[in-house]
Amino acid sequence: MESRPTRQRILDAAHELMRTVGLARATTKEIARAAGCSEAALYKYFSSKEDLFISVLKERLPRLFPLLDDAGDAPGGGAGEGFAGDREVEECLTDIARRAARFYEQSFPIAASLYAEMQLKHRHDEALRQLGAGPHKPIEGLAAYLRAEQRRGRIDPGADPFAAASLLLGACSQRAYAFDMVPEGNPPQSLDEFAASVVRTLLAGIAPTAP
Amino acid sequence: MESRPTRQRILDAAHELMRTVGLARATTKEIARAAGCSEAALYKYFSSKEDLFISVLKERLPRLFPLLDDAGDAPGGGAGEGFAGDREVEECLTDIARRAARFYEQSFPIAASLYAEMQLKHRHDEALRQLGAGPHKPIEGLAAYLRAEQRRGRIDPGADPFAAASLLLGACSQRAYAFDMVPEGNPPQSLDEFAASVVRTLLAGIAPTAP
DNA sequence: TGTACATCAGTGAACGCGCGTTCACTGATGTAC
DNA sequence: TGTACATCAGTGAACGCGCGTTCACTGATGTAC
Repeated sequence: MESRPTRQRILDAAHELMRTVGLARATTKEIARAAGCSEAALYKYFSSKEDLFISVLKERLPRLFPLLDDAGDAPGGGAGEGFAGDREVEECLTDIARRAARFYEQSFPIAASLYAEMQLKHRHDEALRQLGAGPHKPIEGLAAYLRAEQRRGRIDPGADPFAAASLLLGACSQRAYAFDMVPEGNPPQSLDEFAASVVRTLLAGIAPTAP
Repeated sequence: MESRPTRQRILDAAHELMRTVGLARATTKEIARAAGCSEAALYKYFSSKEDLFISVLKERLPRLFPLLDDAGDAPGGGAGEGFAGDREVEECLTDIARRAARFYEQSFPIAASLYAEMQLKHRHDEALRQLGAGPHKPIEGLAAYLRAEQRRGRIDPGADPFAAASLLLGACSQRAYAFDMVPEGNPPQSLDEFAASVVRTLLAGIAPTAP
């Protein structure tokens, strides 16, 4: 019945426990029990509990940055080439906002819990740095996309792409934690409504139109 | 030389250790050492380690919501009365952004680490709920302020105040963690530059002005 | 003023529990001849 | 086909360490008479 390889079951179990009870209470005993194996088996696949956690972060947490590539940012240096240029900017940004919100929803609780183990966080930060990844990358990637759209005349030439990217992705990440303590723990809007409204607001601005 | 009351020194020490080594590694032994007292003394002032942590959260973490009151939102029901109406909206929002960014800088690392101890987080969430506080409150408070400005004609009547508040405070909170893994761990802009640029961008929008 | 007692902040040393980790082992599967 | 051996995934039971917590205690300060 349990046909999934043991290593995968261990990673799944650890991931699940990190989300539900938290990093600090995810013990080797509980992980082994949830994975349906002995504690000793953990050490056949991972050199230590810290190594197991690092592997969960590497192999189970989603990446956001490549998703932005799909949406318009060219990989490797010259940003702005080869994107799906026929789509409206608003549509494209809404898509990015939806994906970003989903990404933060999934990764935020576990990424946040690293603040409880700064040593582990630093090890993870180092790993991300060597991958060229990190929480600032999506902001920079989105800013690059916006600059490309500026060149095409579809974004105001006077706009600040970095500030705009900070606003949009900031809103998406904050959504992941700002509403999980209200009863039922859900945001007041659906993800689609949220994405559409923040993008519309970012595009139009909120200053009065005619003075 | 150490004239501060023991209880305060314990809270300071716990707070400091939670920030530097993380919640999970802030042991009673280390806290006592940093506070300059015995471990047993901790239990004269706090019934358990968890009680100590809850007290740090209650008595050492800053609150953001009241700061928004200063900036224009009226306390107690009818939002929008009695604010410093002579200040420009942009100036006012920039002030809010600065304060919010500072607030998240200080509180984010510790608040985030609660995700590693979900039991502790739930206890803290419950306490916040009874205080009428919580991470969604600043968003709602800022939205109320923006609605008040809409009534005064200083914000576009078609704007979505909740979306705008999500964008601005989202950007401020994301700044607190998105840049702490780059070498030196500092954001690319000063806090003042950051606040000014996001507010300017939010007010003006990024869509092209003349088609 | 001296004496006997009460109060109180804080301590040193120990306790037991739960944790991550290791060790010698087992039983199933594959392979050589 | 049978036999002897190698490999390999996984285990049960134990280990020692560090943790949060408690206990009987101390020494200083205050108070009654």
